[in-house]
Amino acid sequence: MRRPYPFHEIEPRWQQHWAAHETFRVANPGEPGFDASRPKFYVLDMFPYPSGAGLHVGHPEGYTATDITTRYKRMNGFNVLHPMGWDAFGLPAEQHAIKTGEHPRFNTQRNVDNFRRQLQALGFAYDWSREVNTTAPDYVRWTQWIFLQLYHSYFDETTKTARPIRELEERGLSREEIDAQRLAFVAEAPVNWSPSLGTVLANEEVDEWREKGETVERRPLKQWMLRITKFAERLLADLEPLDWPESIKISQRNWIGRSEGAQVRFALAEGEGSIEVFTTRPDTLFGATYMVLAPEHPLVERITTSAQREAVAAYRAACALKSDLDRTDLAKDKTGVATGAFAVNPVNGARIPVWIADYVLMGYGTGAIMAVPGHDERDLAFAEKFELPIVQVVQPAKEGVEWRGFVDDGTAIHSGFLDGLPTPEAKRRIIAWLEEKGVGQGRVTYKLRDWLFSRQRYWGEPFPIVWDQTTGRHEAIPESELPLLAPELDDYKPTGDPRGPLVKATDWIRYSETLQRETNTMPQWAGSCWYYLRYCDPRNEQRFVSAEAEKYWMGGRSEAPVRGGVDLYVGGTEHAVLHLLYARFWHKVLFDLGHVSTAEPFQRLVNQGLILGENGQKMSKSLGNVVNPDDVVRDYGADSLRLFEMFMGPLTDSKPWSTAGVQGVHRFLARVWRLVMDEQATEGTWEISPALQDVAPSPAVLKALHAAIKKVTADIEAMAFNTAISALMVASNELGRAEVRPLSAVRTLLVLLSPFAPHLTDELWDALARKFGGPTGLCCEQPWPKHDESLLVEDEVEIVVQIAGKMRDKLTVKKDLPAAEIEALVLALPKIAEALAGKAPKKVIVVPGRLVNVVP
RNA sequence: GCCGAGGUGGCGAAAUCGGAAGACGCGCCAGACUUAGGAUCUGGUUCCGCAAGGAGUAAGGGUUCAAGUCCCUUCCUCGGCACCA
Repeated sequence: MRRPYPFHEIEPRWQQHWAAHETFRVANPGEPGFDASRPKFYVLDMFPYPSGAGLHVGHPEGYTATDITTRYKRMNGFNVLHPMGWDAFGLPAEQHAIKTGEHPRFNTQRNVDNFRRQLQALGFAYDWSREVNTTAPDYVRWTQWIFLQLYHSYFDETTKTARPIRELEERGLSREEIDAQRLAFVAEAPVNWSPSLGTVLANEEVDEWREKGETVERRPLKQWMLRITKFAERLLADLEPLDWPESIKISQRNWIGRSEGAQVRFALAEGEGSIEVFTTRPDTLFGATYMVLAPEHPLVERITTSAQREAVAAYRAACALKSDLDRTDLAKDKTGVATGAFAVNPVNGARIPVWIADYVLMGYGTGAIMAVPGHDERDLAFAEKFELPIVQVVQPAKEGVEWRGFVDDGTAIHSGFLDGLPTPEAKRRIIAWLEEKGVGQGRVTYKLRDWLFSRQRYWGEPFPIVWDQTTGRHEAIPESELPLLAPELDDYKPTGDPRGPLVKATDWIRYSETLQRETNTMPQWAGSCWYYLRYCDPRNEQRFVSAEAEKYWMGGRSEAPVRGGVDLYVGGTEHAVLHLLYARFWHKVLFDLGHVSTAEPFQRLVNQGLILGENGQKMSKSLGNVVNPDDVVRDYGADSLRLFEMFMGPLTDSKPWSTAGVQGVHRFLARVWRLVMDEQATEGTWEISPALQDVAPSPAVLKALHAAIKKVTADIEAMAFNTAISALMVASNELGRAEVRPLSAVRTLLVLLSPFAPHLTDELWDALARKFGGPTGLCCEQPWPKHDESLLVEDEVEIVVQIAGKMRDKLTVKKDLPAAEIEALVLALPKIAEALAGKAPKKVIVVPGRLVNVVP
């Protein structure tokens, strides 16, 4: 097969060379070869889940962008940490194990090997000696160790930091009091239990199995939770200074969902007790005409009257069967049942009915609301359906606006002492009143919930926890027993026990006479919460990362007002919230406990866009528009794939694949090849072109070259790789036009192209060195060139001449010609004289070096 | 519904500060070389028009000497969230 250039030979050769010479290995402080004089730069990719399907062309997009940045920074004299690894726990491997009976680690290993092969075929400058795998025992060990840090910590409300549990013990708190404060704690929480499958499902699996006809219900189980809610305020505040896309910051803010309002206590009309509600609109308290409890609210049992008992029980049972999705999706139509109980509105003594309805969520606020149907859309819909009273307590500012369902700020009305107050003022007044009367207080609530950290799965990190069968208490196992690995099983099929597949391993569970192991495992998020730290010191057997390595790679740099951490983190928007929030949470705990040196893990975040199929639709097997990188590498080479993915458009945009586009950049690379090489009579035999000579470049070539240096440098800094490539094309076209191609200019072009097309440029660099001698080392190890601004200045500039804003003529003048002289020259032009017809112009705008606009 | 991103040639896209719209690439057209070309090279290519010229950055309006860029209104596409009191 005839190829425009022999990429199929040179690419594997250079990949082997880089691997054999450990070209991209970077030393830690204290290790041989470490150069302390260089600044550090940490470039991180979101590591992949190694699926059986292999790499997708979407993966190399972000990876190529970080690779270019890595290589560019290296050439600029940085110590660059650029690692890769595997987020290898996950459901597909477990499902494979269930089907085949083979331990998931084998399937995982095969997939990892395939992913590594595919990534290495793309020539990425990873330091493979730092590869991590979240399922490896020496990694699991430290994930479990971090869990124990959480388990042995509490949140100190005065310092707002994580502190060791030991402090509580020293203060003499009881075991119960301590357990109630641990950052890792146990609570009853509903899981998606499928009786027909005999297994627990992840939220994202529920729909899929329902469609296949399986049943899924909510069932409360003892679950491990992480107290992320305590960190809500810090997670919110520390987001501010990060160099992240604004859209991601907004997503995180929304997820945390801070809202200010008041907690109000409504006494029950009959009997003892009261109902606490949270509201952001305490100013509408006079308009509360009924109350609603979440169906799961603990008070329901107690307050329901005997007449309503049956209806309430039936409603609660129906709600229990619904998944979260059903409750939100289908519930446009409000449902609910009266409990028969009544409460008293503290502001006006009104006796109002208490209902239960699933539009009130147990997990938010207090799980109970005061309903103000006049000024809340949901309450209004409910009140209309069940014919509950609706009263106005807010007057819209604008005339003629319907007050029913008016939810914006206005003026209080029919609200006693609040009447006439604007909403914000009314809120302040009523909160002061509630506090004074002791029936409520101002309060901040977050949408963020504590992190449900247990999974009833096999292929995840087991909890380093045992349960005392006599006391029912949990205990941490000693750190010396880590890693705690899951036992081998005969088969991985569901057991029908909602505690998960590990219950089958009876020997493993039995820890001692009285102690039994926890059978839950950690979620996939656990490993990805701290992998960026392990990369800093991946083979350390004493610590999860040494203090020195952590401080060096994650520490702040002096030249910028940075907060430290990873300098550049690139990945998809699908991790906008969960991964990035969980990792930030763990990082803060580790920071509080003194294990890491910065409060935030990722200083700068960039999201690459989606690569769509050639038809503009999302790539998917069912649409048959999936592009396999292996095929592209086979047909056009890795350099072409890399270059095309960067040339398609801006990194952060979604853009469609185009085979013709790959051919375009492939042709460009072939032209660069032929700038240097000449094909001989025998097909595929190449020698240095006779047109390439060691001569001084012409001024035109020099200028084109330095323009390219300037543009490519600025564009890589800005991650505008598409326009950087365009500049390289312009420069190479210019060079190709010359009869004689000067060696020095060609070499500079190769250096500029090297981060984008490393195989081609290392090959040509090497060929030139063999023929002409010159600089030693690989092309990718050359210093990055600097442009000479003096070569770019023009002594003459073209000025655009406009009449009334429309381009009419052009004029070439000396660069520094004063505005008055330019104006005189322009007014003397025949076209201008004609347009003015002897009259003086109304206005003349002169923008020196650019244009003159004459307004007649 | 809410939030976010975006709408520029036949296509992917360029366009520091408001100052020549369409760089670069694909595709297409013509030519050269050639036994051949789906290789390579040269030239052309926003639209209408033979031309002079005119129009043109989703649509409409506004600010300005000058608007793809700033402001207002509307429409469309994509992504995320979705009873959070």
